Amino acid sequence: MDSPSKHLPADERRAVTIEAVVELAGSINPSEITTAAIAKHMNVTQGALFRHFPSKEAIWQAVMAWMAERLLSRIDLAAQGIKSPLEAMRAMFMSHVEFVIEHPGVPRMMFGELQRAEASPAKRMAQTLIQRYAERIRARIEAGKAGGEIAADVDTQAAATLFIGTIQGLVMQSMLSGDIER
Amino acid sequence: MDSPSKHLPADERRAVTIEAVVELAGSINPSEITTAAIAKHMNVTQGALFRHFPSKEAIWQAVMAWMAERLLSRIDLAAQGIKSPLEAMRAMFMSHVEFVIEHPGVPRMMFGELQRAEASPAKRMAQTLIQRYAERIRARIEAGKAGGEIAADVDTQAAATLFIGTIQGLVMQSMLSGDIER
DNA sequence: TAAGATAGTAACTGTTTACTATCTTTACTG
DNA sequence: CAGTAAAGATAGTAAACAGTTACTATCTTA
Repeated sequence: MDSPSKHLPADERRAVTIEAVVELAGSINPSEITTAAIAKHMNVTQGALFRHFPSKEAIWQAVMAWMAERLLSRIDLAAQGIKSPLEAMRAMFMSHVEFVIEHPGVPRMMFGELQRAEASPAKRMAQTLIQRYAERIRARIEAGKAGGEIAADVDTQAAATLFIGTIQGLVMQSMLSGDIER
Repeated sequence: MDSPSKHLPADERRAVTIEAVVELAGSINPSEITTAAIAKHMNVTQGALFRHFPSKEAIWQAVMAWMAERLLSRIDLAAQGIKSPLEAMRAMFMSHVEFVIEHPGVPRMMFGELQRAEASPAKRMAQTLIQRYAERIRARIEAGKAGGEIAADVDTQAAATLFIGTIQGLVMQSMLSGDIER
């Protein structure tokens, strides 16, 4: 089934580490994930992690990068080839929801990271992700206005913020119970 | 100006402690607030806190109770005497926003607490607060349907979830920048 | 105004945390 | 197939944490 080998090449070990964190974040508070817990979850001793990452902060940074890359490419793919801006936004919304269902740890990591006071590298990556997301939404809204699908007097910036805010809020709501509501 | 007396009656000291936590939560990640930080912020030694609370968890529980009481009474007051359900909901929304602006630490405590995995008393209080909030919203929506102000085919539960989710999302968004957007 | 009760201090405890130093095992290469 | 470099195990460290303890200062009231 799984490779019986205990020794992994460095890049694979890093990938496994990232996945372990994302998985753990699905069931426990990200700020309570310790390096010991990560190591245990991937059947390795705690000290071994520091062969591949210089610090815990570096692990979190790698996780945020993984999340940003996967989420953005996922919504880009979903919207690809859909002419109607409104339909495209709907597709982006749905693929976002799918992604979150697959990886419940992702929004939890995001929320947790964005709450941090200090401007850590990981937090900056989370903010960048949201900005890039907002850009994509704004572009669709503008396209919708140009094509007459969206009223021209809509404040693009505010509407994009509302779009993202609503997703975040609904995701947060769904995290507090079951999650069939849509 | 302030009382020079260092000795406060127990109930006042508890109140001061709660305020200290809410204030601290406005500028640092709630999960990083230590008992030492709380004590320092209120000019008392760390050990003194445990004269008034049996544990840190008890402090958080008291803070959540304070928040729930203040927020619910605030929105009840705002909606009082407004006949139109839609107008009442708008008033509730605005007073909620006002409350959050006054106490930025409140939503951060809520988000932080709701992310916890364990079913701590404080988390349960946060969930109860949201439930009681949702009840109030649902009642207004039903009233709106009865009065013809809201379409009868609207799913009350889903709409209430959307209302709260949107507020939460927008609050979260505003926490990540300035906050003039409305 | 003295006695008891209440509130606060300072120093300490055991545990947990991220991170490190040293030794051992595995897997690749000439 | 021997030698070696990468990967992991073991066993630490210092700092930070919640909570405790022995003592002291301040209020209250009879």
